[in-house]
Amino acid sequence: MTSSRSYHHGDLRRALLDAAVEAIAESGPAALSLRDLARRAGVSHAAPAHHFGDKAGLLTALATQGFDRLGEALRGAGDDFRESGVAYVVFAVRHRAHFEVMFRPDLYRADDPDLVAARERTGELLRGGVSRHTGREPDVDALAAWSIAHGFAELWLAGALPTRVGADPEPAARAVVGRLFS
Amino acid sequence: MTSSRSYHHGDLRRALLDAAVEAIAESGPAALSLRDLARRAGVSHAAPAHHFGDKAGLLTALATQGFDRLGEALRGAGDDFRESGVAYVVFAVRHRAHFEVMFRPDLYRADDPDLVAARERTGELLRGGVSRHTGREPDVDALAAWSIAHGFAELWLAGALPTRVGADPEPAARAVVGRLFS
DNA sequence: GCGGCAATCTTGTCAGCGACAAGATTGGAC
DNA sequence: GTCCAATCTTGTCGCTGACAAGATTGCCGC
Repeated sequence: MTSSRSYHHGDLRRALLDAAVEAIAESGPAALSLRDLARRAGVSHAAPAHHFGDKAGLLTALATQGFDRLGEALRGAGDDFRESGVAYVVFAVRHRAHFEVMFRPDLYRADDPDLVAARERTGELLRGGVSRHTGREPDVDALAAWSIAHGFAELWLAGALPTRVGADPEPAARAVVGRLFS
Repeated sequence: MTSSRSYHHGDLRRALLDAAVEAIAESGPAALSLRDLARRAGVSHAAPAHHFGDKAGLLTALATQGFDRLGEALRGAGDDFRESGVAYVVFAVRHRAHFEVMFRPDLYRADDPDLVAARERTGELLRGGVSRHTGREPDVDALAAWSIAHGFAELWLAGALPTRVGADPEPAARAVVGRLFS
């Protein structure tokens, strides 16, 4: 990172994305402001426009990054179906900001080539991992597995779950996801 | 409905909520503007403030309405577990605007008394309906059922599902939800 | 009927935001 | 060493949410 008083920031694009993650984690994607990100990064209010065009452009980049990182997390979970589901939930909770943007296509440009590619890669991974596990009707099985992991993650993030589920999502996620194909 | 040129609107609160549903269905909750709603209802830009205080107040009312209507939809589905899940998904798709607000507590006041009451009522209904169906470990079963229906609905609304699932969510939802406890 | 009151709606204003335009600064290619 | 393109700044505009103050009207008691 270069000196803070230099005219050129050095790595503003990354700094803005990091600041966006921080801001979204604090107040949700709805309250995100480009000018606030610029302040956090110590640049002028118009600097973000050069790297992302507009707000949707920044969120497109964030969603793309999210799909890529979700892919890594799923690969790290191995072939086991249940662990993939748990990894999906853990990713959503640990990378809340990314996750909250990824599945709100009204916030970004869903037809952006880079984003489409990242989403396809991770989607294929998701579908393949499940249909490899069970023999018959892979489509419905994959959809069911994706749905249950995604639903649990969304409900957890929304704070909709009863408090007795506990503070750690992982054991609850393992139990819930395990109910499939049992 | 009173004459459009009268000083008092007559039923502005309802008109604004209806307009909000329309606007959110068109462009998502992020693009919602109180001034746009006022224009749609034919009143001045400051009129909404009297009924809802601020934007969060309006969305709180919309979410409350949504939880109540989801409760009605679930009651209409009867005691059958699978049909409850399908009804949940159908509600999400048919009342997209309400659903999209209900599970985004960062958009409204989640501690509002009326909202909390409506959410509790529907939540109890959701949990009770499922644990009545299966005998053992009702908590995990209820959570799994809620998760799979909620996840499928969210993925459908986000446009994340492969196109071959089809244009009608109901048969796909029935198949996916049916995978639980099978 | 009618006086007054409270609910409802209007006009006016302010700061913050996203987007755009035009200019300043700088690193690097040649 | 010069020039160019990438990067960042300053300035501006219309839109938005929120607040303040005033206008209109339905309604209740008498």
